[in-house]
Amino acid sequence: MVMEYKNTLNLPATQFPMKADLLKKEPEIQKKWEKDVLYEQVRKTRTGREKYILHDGPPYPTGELHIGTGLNKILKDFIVRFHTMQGYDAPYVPGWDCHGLPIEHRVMQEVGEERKKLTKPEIRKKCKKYAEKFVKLQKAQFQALGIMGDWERPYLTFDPQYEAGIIEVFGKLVEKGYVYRSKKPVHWCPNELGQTTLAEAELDYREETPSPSIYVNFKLTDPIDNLFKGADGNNSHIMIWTTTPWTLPANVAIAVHPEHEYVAIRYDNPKTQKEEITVLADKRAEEVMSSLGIRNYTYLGKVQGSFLEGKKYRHPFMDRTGFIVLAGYVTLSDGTGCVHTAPGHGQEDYLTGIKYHLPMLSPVDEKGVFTKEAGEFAGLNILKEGNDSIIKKLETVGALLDKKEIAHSYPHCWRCDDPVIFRATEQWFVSLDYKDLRQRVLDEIKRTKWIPAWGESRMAKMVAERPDWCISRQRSWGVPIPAFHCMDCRQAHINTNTIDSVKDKFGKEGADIWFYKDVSYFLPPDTKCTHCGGSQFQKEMDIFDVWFESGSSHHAVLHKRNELSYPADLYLEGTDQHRGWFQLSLLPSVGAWDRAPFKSVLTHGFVVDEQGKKMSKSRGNFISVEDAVKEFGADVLRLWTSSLDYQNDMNVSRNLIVRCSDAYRRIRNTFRYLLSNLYDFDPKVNTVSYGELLEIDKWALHKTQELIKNATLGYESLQFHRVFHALYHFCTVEMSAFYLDILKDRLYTFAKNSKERRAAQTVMQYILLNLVKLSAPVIVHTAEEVWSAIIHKDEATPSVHLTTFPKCTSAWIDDSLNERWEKIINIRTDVARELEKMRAAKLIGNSLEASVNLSTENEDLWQFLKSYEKDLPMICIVSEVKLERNIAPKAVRGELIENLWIEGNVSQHKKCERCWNFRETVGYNQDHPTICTRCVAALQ
RNA sequence: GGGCCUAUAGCUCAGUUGGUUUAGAGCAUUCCCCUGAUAAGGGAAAGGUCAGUGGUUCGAGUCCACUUAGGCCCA
Repeated sequence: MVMEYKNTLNLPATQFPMKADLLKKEPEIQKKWEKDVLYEQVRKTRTGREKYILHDGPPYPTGELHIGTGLNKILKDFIVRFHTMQGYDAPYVPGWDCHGLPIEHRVMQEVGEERKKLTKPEIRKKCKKYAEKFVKLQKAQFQALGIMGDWERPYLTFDPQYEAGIIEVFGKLVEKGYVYRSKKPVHWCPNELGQTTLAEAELDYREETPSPSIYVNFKLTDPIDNLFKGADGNNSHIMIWTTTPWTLPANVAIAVHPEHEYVAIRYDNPKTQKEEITVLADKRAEEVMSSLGIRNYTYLGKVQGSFLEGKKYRHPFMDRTGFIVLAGYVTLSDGTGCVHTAPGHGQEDYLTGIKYHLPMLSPVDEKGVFTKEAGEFAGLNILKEGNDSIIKKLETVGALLDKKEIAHSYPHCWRCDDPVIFRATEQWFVSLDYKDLRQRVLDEIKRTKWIPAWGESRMAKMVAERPDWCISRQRSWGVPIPAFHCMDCRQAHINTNTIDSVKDKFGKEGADIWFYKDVSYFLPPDTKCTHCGGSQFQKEMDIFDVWFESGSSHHAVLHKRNELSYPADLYLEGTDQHRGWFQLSLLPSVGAWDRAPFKSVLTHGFVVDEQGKKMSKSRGNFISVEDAVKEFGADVLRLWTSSLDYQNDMNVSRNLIVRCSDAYRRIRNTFRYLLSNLYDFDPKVNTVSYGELLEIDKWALHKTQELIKNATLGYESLQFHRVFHALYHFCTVEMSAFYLDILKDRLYTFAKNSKERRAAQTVMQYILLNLVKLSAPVIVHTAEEVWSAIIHKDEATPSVHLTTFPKCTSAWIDDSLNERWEKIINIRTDVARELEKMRAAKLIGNSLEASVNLSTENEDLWQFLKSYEKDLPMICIVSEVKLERNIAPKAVRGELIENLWIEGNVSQHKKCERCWNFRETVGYNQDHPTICTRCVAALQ
């Protein structure tokens, strides 16, 4: 008998599985998208619509994808998909930064010892193969994440067309006059096999490398007695300390810290037996004097370093005067606080040199031998006899105070293991101050929208303080700088004609051609040197800084591809790119086209582990995209990504993602429940009009409007965690715990075609359609799976990703209704607390076993309760709610509703076998003695 | 060492221009219920000196300074 009545219920039914099985299902869905050419279909449906361009920053195709890189792509995908569903034409062209040292370096490591014998074209071939391999691998992983974009035609910086684009940007900068050639110190390997510059990554810092350590006095030629009392006469010095005596011939300045304090000291020089005065940092004085073995000395006063600026001194052995400069990098951890400065031999010295317009001397040739410029030391190998000769010379002229040998960390060449040197060589630069470029870039920074806003000041400060951009590199894997050198006078030969001719050849044949063809292939035969009239030329062998390549994407991609446009609406990368891609796209774009390549720039934080520590392979907390997708599935990963406030750093661990899979299940089950109750609902036939809905149904529609509003606002403001919380809260709190729970009785026990049941289904159908669209940009696969499970759709498209976002129906927003229901929910919560007490007392199990009495002295509340008298049992999911004017002695005061008194009782009625409510009417009908009259009616 | 940023319950987030007696949600935890969403669903409870210290103010999670921890970029 019981089973019989159960069969008369309208229980949920669906094929939509509870278990997601994402690992199996996602690839199937992706395959279908690929087969249906979904990306192209989306493009077609958006043809002619307003464009929204998110320009992809290209990752290096090296190794497996870091979860942070995946996260970046997922965030981009949210934005592209949201704008697409808002009706924009939002094409997304992913890219890869295929050239550059990171790749060359890895390839060389793989090759091993053989690398020394490889020619440039051979190296390039291997690099290309490597890059291609990882582009393919990474592409597959991005696609596995469900990123939508033009994966058939991504942009690759080694495509001939792209390479031509780089040359065009360069040509424009040359034409406008920003490009110049000058010397700059670089790490140089003087080994016979090497004789090349080395990048930071190619240096091997060896601890305990022995070096000479010398203290040297430089004789001051400007008086200092106005600063230090008693430091008169012509016997004053300034003392430096260095471990590279060979750089002293290039000394042109001595740097002191502007804020540290400096003292003058009078002492007897133990070497010369003469009384001398010397200047050094106060905090170093005692230690230096004791290490020099000088016990008797007197202080002649103390001044801030800034007062020393400009004081001249005589070089101890070169025919030259230098002067004191200020530099913030001077430290007091060792030395004398006065730093020997040779702009041709050090990075910091170089920057100081630029600041003070110091000459950049580098009297060292490519083999590490002093040149003529070094005077009497010419011909000596700097690291061998060079150092010794200079020390000896210093001793002879009485400038040497002490010499020792120390062991410290010193860079060595990763290939030949020899110590490297710092040596100035000719490089190519983009000037920042020519034609006010720096200021114009700063103006563009101001015009750009930075999210978060502090990005603007960070960027502006970096641009304001940066030196000219050195765009040349002495490497193999990159785009050659299209310049020529006259073999007679060594001058560079470069103009728009030669650049154009090279550009055409690169565009057709790729930049590799530079390494295969003779110079005559690129230059017209009658070309003459503009300096000396010479007609013999050599090709430039330097390549572009890889940042110049990716920084040209605004031209090589945005300008060149029809579906895109310049400037982009948005660039979105990690905060490290303020110095990287953002800045180095901005410079050429403003230089060449007088405006920023982006209208707005959004940055996200970095991925750190559960403890907030940096993620790295060596720490063992590294997570790759591949691992994460294989373990959790893309949609869980995407949902998790959406839940984070990405502007801060993001904590990642397996543990934390696991927690998010619970949220995924919850949302999935909400979909499943909605689907399972709509199996017999045809909107065309069964829809109930708004006016005929129950009030709680109207409440649900009101809440859905709030959801649409909040989710859309979250997407628009790019705060996806707000979208996540809105969706999740809606599914759990509003739907699962309240509306859907209450609806069960109506859905299951009312007659199939009753207005009440159809009303509930009308609302559920509406919620389902809206929920699936609002969540589609995040859980792309699940939304698609749900879409295909929906029997009656409001848009006849095969994919949810071809639909548009829902809009609010303002007629369904009813704030006073919502207010009333907030009160009702509070009443319900107060009642639930009483029911819980009854459960604890073992009086009831199921809440339908209870009958509740409500009473109040408050007239407003009484009227309010009266107006909902009929609905209260349904709302509280109890069998009976009785309103009493008198407060029963055992009634308990409500916690959320003032003046509400609640008394829970065990229902005295019989349980209806069909709807499980305890009703007085059970047994009224003799044909159905075990069910209530409502159920009897439902059976008719 | 310098510039920029972050810091609210175990986790993910709210907290409107400083102002309503006990700082809010959800998840996780613990306990309970249901067995007609069932490897589901419902309820209740517990959980925070808002990183720390000092200051401004009638009043500070909210403003200021410093400290600590961490991140990004430099050096």
